[in-house]
Amino acid sequence: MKVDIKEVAKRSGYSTATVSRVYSNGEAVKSSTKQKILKIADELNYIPNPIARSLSKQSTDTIGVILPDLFGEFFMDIIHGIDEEAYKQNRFVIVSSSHSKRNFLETLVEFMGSGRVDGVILMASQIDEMVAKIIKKSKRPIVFINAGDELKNIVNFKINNYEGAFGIVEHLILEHKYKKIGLIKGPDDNYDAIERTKGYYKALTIYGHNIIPDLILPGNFLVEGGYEGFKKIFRHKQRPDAIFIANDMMAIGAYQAAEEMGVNIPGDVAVVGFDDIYLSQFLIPRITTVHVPISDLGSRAVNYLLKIMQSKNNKPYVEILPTKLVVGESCGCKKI
Amino acid sequence: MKVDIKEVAKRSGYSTATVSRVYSNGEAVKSSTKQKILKIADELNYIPNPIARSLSKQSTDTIGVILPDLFGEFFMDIIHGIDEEAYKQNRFVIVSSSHSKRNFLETLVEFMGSGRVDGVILMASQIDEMVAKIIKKSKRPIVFINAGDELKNIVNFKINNYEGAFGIVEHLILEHKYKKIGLIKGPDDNYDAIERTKGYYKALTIYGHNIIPDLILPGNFLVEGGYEGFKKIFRHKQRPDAIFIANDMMAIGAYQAAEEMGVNIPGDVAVVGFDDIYLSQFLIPRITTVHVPISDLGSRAVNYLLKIMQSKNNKPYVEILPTKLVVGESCGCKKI
DNA sequence: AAAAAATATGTAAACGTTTACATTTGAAAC
DNA sequence: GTTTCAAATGTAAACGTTTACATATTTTTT
Repeated sequence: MKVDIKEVAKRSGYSTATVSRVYSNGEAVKSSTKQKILKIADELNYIPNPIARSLSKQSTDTIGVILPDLFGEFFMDIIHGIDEEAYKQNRFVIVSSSHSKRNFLETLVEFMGSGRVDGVILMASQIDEMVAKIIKKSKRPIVFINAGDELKNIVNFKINNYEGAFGIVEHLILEHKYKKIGLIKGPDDNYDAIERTKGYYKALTIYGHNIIPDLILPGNFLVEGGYEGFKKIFRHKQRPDAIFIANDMMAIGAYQAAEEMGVNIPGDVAVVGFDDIYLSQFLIPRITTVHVPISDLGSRAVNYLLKIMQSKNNKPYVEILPTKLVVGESCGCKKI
Repeated sequence: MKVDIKEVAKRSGYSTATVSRVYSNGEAVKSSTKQKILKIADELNYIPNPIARSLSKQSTDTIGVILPDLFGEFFMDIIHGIDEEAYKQNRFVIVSSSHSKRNFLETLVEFMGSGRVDGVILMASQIDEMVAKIIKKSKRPIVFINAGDELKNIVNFKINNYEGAFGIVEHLILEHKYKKIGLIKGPDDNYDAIERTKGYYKALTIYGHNIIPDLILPGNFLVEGGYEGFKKIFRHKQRPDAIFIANDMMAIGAYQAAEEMGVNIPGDVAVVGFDDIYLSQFLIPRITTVHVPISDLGSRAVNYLLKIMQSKNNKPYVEILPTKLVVGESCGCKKI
């Protein structure tokens, strides 16, 4: 049997308005009537219809999340952080991965333009004018995660890749006095990767090291990339003392290559990574890497998004979360 | 400026009904009018409001997913599979983790009873009468993932833990002739764990091996659990030839313990795991384990859920997805 | 060319809430 | 016992669609 607010109103002898008020807290309704209505509602198994409510209030209690992919540890952590905060603030979360560029834009339009969600959290690899246009058109707030500098005047939460990379390379230089420090880069079109490369350059430069182009190899953030990169860098006449590998996945590949080649880490060469992924703690020797607060990124983004929605503030805002050096033994430090 | 269907209707000179028909495919509308309306709509930047549509059609294009947690590879894979299939079928996905028992029930009620979603996919550790009651009350379809046998007459997609465990232990017995095969179990209240233990017993029994209680240790599916379990099993006078560790996470712990103790795998003892998690491929020696099609579990559940929704069929149905033995070197097999 | 059938469009009532505004009720003040 | 004010409740118009049913238009059949 269908039971709606009218039914509850009729049976309880009150109007729909009063019943409605019972369910929207803070409204003036005598406590005795509230009890009566709640009792009837309970008997009838009445649950307010959120869709109708959304239509009337012009707001769903839902935020939309668009991620480039739903695969791997990184995105799991993001979602985890988002879910955690959304739950605390009583919001539902619709997640969607990009699947394809076309779908990505469609989803963005749907989320931004249609009222299915109250706000959007967006993480995307390619943010172009198309995206800019969609955002401009919409009045719904949007918070970016890890967006680059293509778009100005946005709200963006990101990781301090630059400082993180600088710091870990600095560690190699200051603590260990390595002279020839190689780099296995991430993809050239990846914002994180670019920033990490910049940090590497900066550290070398600031401490007066030469940049040796032969020791800088392309990579792809995948295990194989690290594997190939490590092999290649070792075939070169100028052997590096240390290698900064732009993420831990590639570092895993490098470990495999080292094992195969009989190269000892850190005896023959020091290796450091980036990301501090879950797997990292199981590498032997424990890899020295940079911890990035990914889950935080998600929860803070949600938190800020909800803040925007309340205050109707739409000022640009960028928050750059700090990273943290995690010292293992792969850099040459001793276990304590 | 607010632009709704009425605005488009007015400007185009047609009625709202015709405009609506343009957007609900399959309806009879002359192609010339369709063009005209679409043109106006485009100029006005009109996007049909999905909330209003949902209210009218009494169906959102959304499915709800409730998971016990949003952490770790397992759930990532599930979500991945769900998202993939939902995308193919043009559905949105609301995800929610349980957070707490109380919230779990609230979410379930909200999803099942209120019309926020059209159907639910539920994975939960504790499925009790409370859950049964909620489900009974609702007319919305629900598909379980990995539910135990507590509830009868449900739609349930699960992994064949029993066969998987049986198969891998059988491998140890038939291929390697191990006699004393130990077990590090999962949590006692975990359905998967229980099934895996059963498979282990079955294999030993069927091939006439004694069950040696001292070689059966409790575990918790966590790295430390495997670490502790391995150390303990080795302190015992009866050393096992081989150990079946109920999941790969614990196997990682066991590898660590072995390393510390100077125990060689598989030279001193063979080790096999379960799950074939992403990390597993990086263990040296490659671990022999059981692959479980987790992502499939998600996509099939969604697929079936949508099928139910169309056909209004609500027959109980259980699908048990097969696992697959992944042979590495940790069991004593040679690399090929 | 009229009748019949098929196609295209319009009218208006749902869908289930919220909420501005109006009204009633009850208590406090005089 | 009025008057005044606050608190509680009611009325009815949104919110933006879809769709059964009715009507108008076009095509096919005769």
